[in-house]
Amino acid sequence: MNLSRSLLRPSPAGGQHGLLHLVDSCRAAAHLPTLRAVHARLLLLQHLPSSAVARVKLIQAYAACSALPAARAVLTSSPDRTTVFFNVLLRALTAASLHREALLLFASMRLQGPSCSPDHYTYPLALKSCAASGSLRLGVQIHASIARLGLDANLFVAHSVISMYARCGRPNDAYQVFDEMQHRDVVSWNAMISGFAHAGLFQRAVVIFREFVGLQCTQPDAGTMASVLPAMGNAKAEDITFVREVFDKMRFRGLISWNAMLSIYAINGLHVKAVELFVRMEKDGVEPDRMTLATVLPCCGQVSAFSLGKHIHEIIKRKRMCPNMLLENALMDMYANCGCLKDAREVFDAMSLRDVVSWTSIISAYGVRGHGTEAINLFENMLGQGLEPDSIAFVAVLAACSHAGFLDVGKRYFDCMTSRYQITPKAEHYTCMVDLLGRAGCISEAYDFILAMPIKPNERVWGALLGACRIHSNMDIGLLAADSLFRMVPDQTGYYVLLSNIYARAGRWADVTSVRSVMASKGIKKLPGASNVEIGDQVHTFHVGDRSHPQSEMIYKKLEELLGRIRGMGYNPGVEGTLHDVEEEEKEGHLSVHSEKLAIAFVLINTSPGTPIRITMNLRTCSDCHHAAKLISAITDREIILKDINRFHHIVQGVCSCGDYW
DNA sequence: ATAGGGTTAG
Repeated sequence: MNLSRSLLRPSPAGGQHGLLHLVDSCRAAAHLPTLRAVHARLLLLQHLPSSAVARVKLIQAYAACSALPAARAVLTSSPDRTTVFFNVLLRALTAASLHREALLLFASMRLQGPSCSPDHYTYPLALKSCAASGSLRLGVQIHASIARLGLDANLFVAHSVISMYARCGRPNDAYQVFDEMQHRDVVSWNAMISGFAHAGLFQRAVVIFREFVGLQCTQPDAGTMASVLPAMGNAKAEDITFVREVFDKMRFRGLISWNAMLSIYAINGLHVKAVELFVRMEKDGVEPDRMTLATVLPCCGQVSAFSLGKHIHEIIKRKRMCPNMLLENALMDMYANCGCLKDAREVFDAMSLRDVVSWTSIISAYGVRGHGTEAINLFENMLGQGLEPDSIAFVAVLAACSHAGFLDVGKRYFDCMTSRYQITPKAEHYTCMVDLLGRAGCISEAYDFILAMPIKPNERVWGALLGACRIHSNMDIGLLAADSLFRMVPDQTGYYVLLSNIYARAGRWADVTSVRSVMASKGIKKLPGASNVEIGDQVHTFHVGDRSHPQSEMIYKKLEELLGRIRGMGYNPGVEGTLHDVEEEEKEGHLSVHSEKLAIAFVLINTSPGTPIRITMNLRTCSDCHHAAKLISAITDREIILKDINRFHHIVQGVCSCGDYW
């Protein structure tokens, strides 16, 4: 390394000035061996006793090399140490999140005499450690010292007091400090916004954010955007729009502001907005960093934006950002959700380090396709690596069991989650178990399971039971489930449709009609089924009986041809259909133009032989379309990857990964 | 030679 080479050179680099410069270079490069050599040289040349600056620089450089004991040793061996020495070491400790040690060091300053009294640099650091370790009592004491010394007029100090109170669970005390400030700058407001956000007072954070923007005395900055972000989970549409307006009006829009805005869209499920914003960011020539891409990739997966996802993968390769677990995990998630299990697996296999998130991601990718055995193998493999599965890892493996119908294995995992890993099951785990039991036909057991739950069953838990009742035509328990659901979510279309399907199968047409009229009186409409496919980077959407596409005529002709061919292979439209999503009124005519079928015909026309057909839809696919898709995959020799509302159907040569169990 | 607010997954 050239640092070492310049060390061997005599003067001028060997002189004190050159050596100090070298110390800074070691700090920047975090190169400990060279730093030790320079340190030795400084000692040899007797430069250190005379130069406090040199010793402060050494402390910083050792800290940058993560050699904190060495940094501390320099401080201890300096008889003429001053407050600055402590401040620099405190800074190193807080940066390394060693908050207890930082507070011990802070406490030791009192014993050092007046030259080492804490000052306006010291307090923010000490308070940061209080905030991080939740040391409210010490924080209050420090606040008292600050007030006694009159240091609360210093903005840096005041901001750290605000932050300390907010993060120690005292947002009102934080606000009082903020309120009593004589002068405020943008950081004062940011500290208060972030304070409310971290105390969980999201609405107050947004209100004070709006107040700040309304004052128009100071421009919001990247810190403002980042501060309001944690308050924006589950945000109101108008608040998101407001933040976007602020973002658009910012004079300097740095990377952090872009990332915060992207994140706000992402955490609110506005995946399309996030994707659009990212496209604009690229147009504006703003260079994305790891975080930008790790935020946008899951959005690509959610909306199956495969070409953008691949494009982002190219950016990652070009910028040589991997290996990086954050990005690799996000890439896997994107590929898996875009219907490319193979690419997801390639990313997983190429990783040099994997954490629980990586494993969970790949387990879930196999699980939602019905590849239960591989999902379980991966889960066991993860355990074999000594990784502790967490709550979400169990959701993935339980969901895998439920998609594959592995009743006993699923029960075993559910038991071991609590007994062996002491993880308290959440609603998601119960949903998996109800789904697993119910679809396996154990409807009463599933119902008893719900009744015995220690937490209040949510909508999804009852929804899983209702779905199982539809499959197994259990009207009694189905009604109980529907009753709970209608009280919880009176406006959710899907559950009315499920109930009416149950009645239809039992031939109770009067009840079907009454469910319909309830829906009509409440103004609830059936969500129209839609299928999306991507050709190039263009997304095409199809609805039932859609004739709006320019290629409509060709699509219908193709579909007719396909249906004619598969009819000879046992495809009998409408027979199975009524068993699942389709209502009795939907005759063969309707079924044959379901959006999935139109999408399949469209892709067949527009792509070369062998290209996989990837479809994303907003409902569960019906068994008629499922049957048709399997046969079409066989006669056209195409893979069909159908992503429906809760799983993937990966169809190869007439066989679906779901094993027709869904 | 030193300090404040801030974004990262399944």
